[in-house]
Amino acid sequence: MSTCLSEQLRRGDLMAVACPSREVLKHVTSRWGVLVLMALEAETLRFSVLRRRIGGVSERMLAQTLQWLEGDGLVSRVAFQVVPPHVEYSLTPLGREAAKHVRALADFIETNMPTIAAEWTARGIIPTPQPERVAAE
Amino acid sequence: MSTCLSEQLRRGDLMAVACPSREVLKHVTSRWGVLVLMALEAETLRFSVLRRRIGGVSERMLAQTLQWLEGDGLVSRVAFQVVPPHVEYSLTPLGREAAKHVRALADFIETNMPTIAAEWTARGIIPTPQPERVAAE
DNA sequence: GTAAGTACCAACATAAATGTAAGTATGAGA
DNA sequence: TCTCATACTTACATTTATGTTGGTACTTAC
Repeated sequence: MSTCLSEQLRRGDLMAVACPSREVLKHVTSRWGVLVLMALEAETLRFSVLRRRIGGVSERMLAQTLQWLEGDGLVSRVAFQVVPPHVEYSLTPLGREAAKHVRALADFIETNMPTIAAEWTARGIIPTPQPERVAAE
Repeated sequence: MSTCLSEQLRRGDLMAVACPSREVLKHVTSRWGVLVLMALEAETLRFSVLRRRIGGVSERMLAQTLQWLEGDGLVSRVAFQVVPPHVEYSLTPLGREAAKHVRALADFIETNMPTIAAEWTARGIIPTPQPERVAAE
């Protein structure tokens, strides 16, 4: 009854408390992780372009998220030694796989948003009461 | 160039800063949301059983997560008026769809965990340095 | 000469998520 | 009688996630 990978050998088990796979899930499903994967699935992008594409990310968080995903081997970073700096981010094969799943989920949500919104109003739930703080320009 | 649903009509756009679909994504991809959906995809479960099945959730968070998902119309709650309390949680058709995508992602992560772990060690990344606080019994 | 763009990092501050402990009502079983 | 189990909730404490600001080094455009 193995619960999780013990020596970098077995597959992860997300239901297990201490399984490192939960760390990966955290990166991938983090607030910006999902959006980064989706954006990079479409095309290779530079840092600042990526930032403009994803509404509301701060530089700090985008950098952080990219580092997580790079560390997990989902994103690859290529820096050109020029001035001003030029860095391109893209998905690794593994990242492309991850992105497929993430996008499927995102598509599902976007598509069914009207249904869910109706559910909310039916239950008297107010969506995002506070206009949600927006990252400064 | 519609960016998001304006009057509960259009599909959501996760790239847009203020789109309510981001709220749904937050619920579904929350730390416990993913695991709840997966657990309920397999079978209808009572609160306490569900809690035992998902390693590390606190009662508070499980209740919270279930309420989010119920509010989004992904989970249905059936309470039997008996003592001690007996409440069954299951997925709605919409929830079952969501769960499929979530499970696909989870499967991907669990399967490729060895690869990712190798990537970590190659980069000198220490997975979950602190043994990660565990919810008390 | 001056402002702007690039891809960040570090220090600091705050908001959000999550955990802990205690409480509720009641019936069953020891 | 006493404890346990159930499905929660509330108040409080803490951790984690995220945002803000300012700086870097250099070049091109104005």
